[in-house]
Amino acid sequence: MSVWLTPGVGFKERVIAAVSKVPLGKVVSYGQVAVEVGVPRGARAVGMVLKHSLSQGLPWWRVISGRGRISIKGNWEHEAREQRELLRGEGVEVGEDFVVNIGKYRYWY
DNA sequence: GGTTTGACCATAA
DNA sequence: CTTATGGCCAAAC
Repeated sequence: MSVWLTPGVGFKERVIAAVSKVPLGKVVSYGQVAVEVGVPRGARAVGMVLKHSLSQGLPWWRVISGRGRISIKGNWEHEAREQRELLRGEGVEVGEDFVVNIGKYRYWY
């Protein structure tokens, strides 16, 4: 259900709007958000928007990788732990290895 | 305004 | 199962 046309225009806002739609206790993948905003292969760009929009009241922690995993590489190990705790706080089961049963918690637009 | 970067993804080995 | 590689897109430098 996307009215999103005009690729490249307002991409950030479309991403923010899409992520804001994810209900509590549910998760989506970066790729899903990319499709939802009309850029099927822009998963990476989606992640960039989220990082830049941390303090925007956006439920960024409900966005994980397509395989239900929280990427833990480089410097964001701390962020990953925080994300795990936030999800658990919403009732989403997250393993110690940062793996989520995305098939069970995925939100479909 | 060209180059680098990055909360990704699919595929191959 | 894991790691490696290439592609992808928009934002940041």
